[in-house]
Amino acid sequence: MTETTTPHAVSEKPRRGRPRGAPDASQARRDLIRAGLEHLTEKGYSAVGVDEILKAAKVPKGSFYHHFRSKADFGLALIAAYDSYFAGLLDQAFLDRGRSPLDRLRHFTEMAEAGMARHGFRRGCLVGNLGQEMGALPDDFRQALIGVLTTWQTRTADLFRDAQACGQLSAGLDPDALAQAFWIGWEGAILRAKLELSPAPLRTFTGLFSRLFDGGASP
Amino acid sequence: MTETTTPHAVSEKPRRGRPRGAPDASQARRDLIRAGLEHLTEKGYSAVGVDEILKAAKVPKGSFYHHFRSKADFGLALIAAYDSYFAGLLDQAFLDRGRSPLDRLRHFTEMAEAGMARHGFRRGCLVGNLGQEMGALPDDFRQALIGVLTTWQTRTADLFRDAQACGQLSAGLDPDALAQAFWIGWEGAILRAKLELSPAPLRTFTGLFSRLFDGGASP
DNA sequence: TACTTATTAGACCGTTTCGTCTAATAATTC
DNA sequence: GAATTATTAGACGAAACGGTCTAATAAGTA
Repeated sequence: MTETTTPHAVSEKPRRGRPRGAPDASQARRDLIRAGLEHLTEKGYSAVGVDEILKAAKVPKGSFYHHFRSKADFGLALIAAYDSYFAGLLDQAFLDRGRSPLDRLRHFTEMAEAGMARHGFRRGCLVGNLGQEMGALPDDFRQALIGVLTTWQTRTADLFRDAQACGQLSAGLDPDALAQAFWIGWEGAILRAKLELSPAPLRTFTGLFSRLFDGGASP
Repeated sequence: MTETTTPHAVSEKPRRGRPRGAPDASQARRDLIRAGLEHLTEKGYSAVGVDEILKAAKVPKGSFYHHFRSKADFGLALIAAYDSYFAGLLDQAFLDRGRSPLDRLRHFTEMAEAGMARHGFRRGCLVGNLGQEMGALPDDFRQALIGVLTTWQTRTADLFRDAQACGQLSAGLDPDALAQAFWIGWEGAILRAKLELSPAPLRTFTGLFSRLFDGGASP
């Protein structure tokens, strides 16, 4: 209580000693996240050990447990990082004013396929991977993963609404249901592409999904 | 070479000592497979230890490594067991002569949903689970998993062909592509149902998938 | 400079991992 | 019964697991 009177406890001003850097300014932390994403998108959470990530990131264990409370905490950080990385991807595709709404979606799937091809179709979607492992994961993961998927779906539903406004998509289809179905199927396609090490499943799915637009029913 | 002249080496007749029982007659082996399926459909391969399965099956370690060469060998046996279990399910739904082809498919998805509901949507599809973990699995798993999926797809494509013969499905749709898309999406739906602990994703997917039939385009 | 805190560094710990090993028991044939 | 092989039983081992610990170093403030 002999402090410099900071009653609201919101921000202690007179800090002493070395100031802590912004979380994302730490090179070690960034290296860990990057290595973590690479490994987890390929092999999942349970199959990847902390030491394996340390070695890949060339960061000692002390740093890891300085920046993250536990492996689980690290996993949640990876989800957050993946989420914001993906937000950029979606921006790039969905905000492209030079394309029609449905063409933007197709552009997204093409970018995603190119991304998978870049790694020989060995890396999948972090969200899909962790979702499948959910039975072995700490409970906080569930809401985190659902939240990310919900974000993606919301943006996609908006895109479908734009398509309807353009007259590009039948007004009889429910944009929200369509968006949910898209992400359900798309995650399935990624899983399958990873299994077969081939882009074929991605194409099969998008090919058939787009028939919903063309032949669209009325009610 | 002083044997009882068995030149073709196909079946050594004069065996001595205790005869080895049929592989599937062993109670221990069956218990291991059952416990293994329960655990792996819920948590995956990497997250489940051999000891955990031994404890659940109440079988000692000696028996495990008598019946299976390794954990990986056990995993392949699980895939085979799951495959034949699933063959029965498909027979039940797809050979039902009291229903129209497309109604048989709907019946299958309903049975599958009921099956998931029975375990609180905590258990998924073994093939989907292992497919996602493929990056961390021995190489033999890949062909085994692809093979199982191919079997399912072939049967489903046949069902779609029946539907076309009945005039229930537009002849403009490719049964093989449709079958592949179905299993891609269905696996995605199971993954999502497991994540959300809810049947909703299964319904969303089947609901939208069946619109391909109704509104179906020509070529 | 002296002090204080952030961050790095990796040795170390207890537990769990998959798999091996020896011994006991069971089910046959001779 | 004797011999032979299948199967059960679980103690044990080496390596990997997530996580803790102490010490060293870096980066600031007073």
